[in-house]
Amino acid sequence: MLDIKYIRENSEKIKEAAKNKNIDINIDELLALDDKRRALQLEIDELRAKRNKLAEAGKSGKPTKEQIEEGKSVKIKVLEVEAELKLVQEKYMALMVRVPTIPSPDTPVGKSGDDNVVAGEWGIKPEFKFTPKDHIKIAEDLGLIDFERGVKVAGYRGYYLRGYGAGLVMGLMMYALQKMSEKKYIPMIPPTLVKGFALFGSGYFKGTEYNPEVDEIYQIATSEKEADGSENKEQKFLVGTAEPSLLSYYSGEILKEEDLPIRLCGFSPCYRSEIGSYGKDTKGLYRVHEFMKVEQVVICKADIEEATKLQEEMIGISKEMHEELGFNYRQLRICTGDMSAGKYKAYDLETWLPGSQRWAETGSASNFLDWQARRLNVKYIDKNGEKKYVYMLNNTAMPSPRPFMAILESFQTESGSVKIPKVLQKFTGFEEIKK
RNA sequence: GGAGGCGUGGCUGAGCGGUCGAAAGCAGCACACUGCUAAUGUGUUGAGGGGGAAACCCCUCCGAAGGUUCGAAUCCUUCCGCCUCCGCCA
Repeated sequence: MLDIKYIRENSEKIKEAAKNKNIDINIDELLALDDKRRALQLEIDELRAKRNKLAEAGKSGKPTKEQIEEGKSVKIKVLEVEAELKLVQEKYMALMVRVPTIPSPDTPVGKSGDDNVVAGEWGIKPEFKFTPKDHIKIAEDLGLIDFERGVKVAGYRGYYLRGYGAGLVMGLMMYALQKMSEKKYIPMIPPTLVKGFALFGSGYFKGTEYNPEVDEIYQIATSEKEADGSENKEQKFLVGTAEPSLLSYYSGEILKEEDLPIRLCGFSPCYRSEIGSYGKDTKGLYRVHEFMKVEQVVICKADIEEATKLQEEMIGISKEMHEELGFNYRQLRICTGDMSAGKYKAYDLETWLPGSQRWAETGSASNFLDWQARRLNVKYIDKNGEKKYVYMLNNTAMPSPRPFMAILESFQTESGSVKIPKVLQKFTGFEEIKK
């Protein structure tokens, strides 16, 4: 969410940003609703002032009959205008939450993921004297994943990791956590079953409320419906990444500038309904409903230069891990059309899967400026005693499935075994996966 | 799961339906004073929004959302959280 004053003053730039981000939003309508909203609010304030004046009459003895009558009529008028404001407010908010952050000047303009710009390729291109197998075949041959029984028990996209497969995934997680600690990111195991505000605040609801048709989030029902059909209990949701839990950690709080930047990382299971991805990547481990991930998050002061540096720091750590794992990977500059509304600047890392013959997204570093902080209400007091919204950034440190796939496909041998990257061996406890 | 209690400003903690944005204490800040690292005195100190060039004015907020009332921190309902006891499980 952006500051309405900022939107008023920069409406043309925001219109352009919305166009470039493929967001269909009528900014003029928003501004008109804003005018309406403020006018109604002013009217209510004046009526309330009148009501308060009348109520004060009661302080010195009983109010007169006339005063009570006038109070009643003011009350009715207030209710009317409040009802009108509520309607305007709802329309206003529905638009407000969709107003995009203006992308950084160096973000490539493009329509879709196809227009992302490759910003470099690194690592070792795997070469084989045999035809490399894809991860599904390797996992099957070595007994690392059981998809059939996964589907039997968990349904579509279900899977079991077994034996070395389980060990390798946990090794990846431990490796990433230790790397994060070394880089001074505080490791956390955050809640994954959270209240709606955490997901709304970090931008995982596309509107003002959860919508199962478009939001890739699982909702958990915590109560039965009441006899009258009402639903009082708070609904909870399963997070798709530790990011919302980590960012919400400080929600509603005012931090001190000297404590910033705050570097956090979280290990968590991740749940994704993959609404809208039907029929996409249906085979294998590429797109699944649940996996594990280590995610990193930075909360810093409202300074674009510093935030940019921190984003580079985070993507740098990811690249370091890709190097250490021996992956052939590349970095993408995400274009406007492939960026969600709140993002200012984003990079992806993609790792080459030689068996599947495709690039797999194995990392994504995003800078949201204060777009999430406004929704989550996280501020700080700067050196002049002024309160400002913090900037928030996040980056994938290590997801479980895709690097796992990359290891199987990149380090397979002719005999059918898989060599474990050196840096992982102390976490897995084994150096090679053999039959 | 059952019974009861509680939720007030940075913290502790009063609060009778109107004199309560809220006593008092602590902490913080400012000034004054004192030769001893602090005491004392006085004043001051919450958040969000709107209007105004400004001085300043107005509105909202006492866990959250509704309701009753001319008027709610105070009464009612629901929810959330914390505490105590019983039960259940480990």
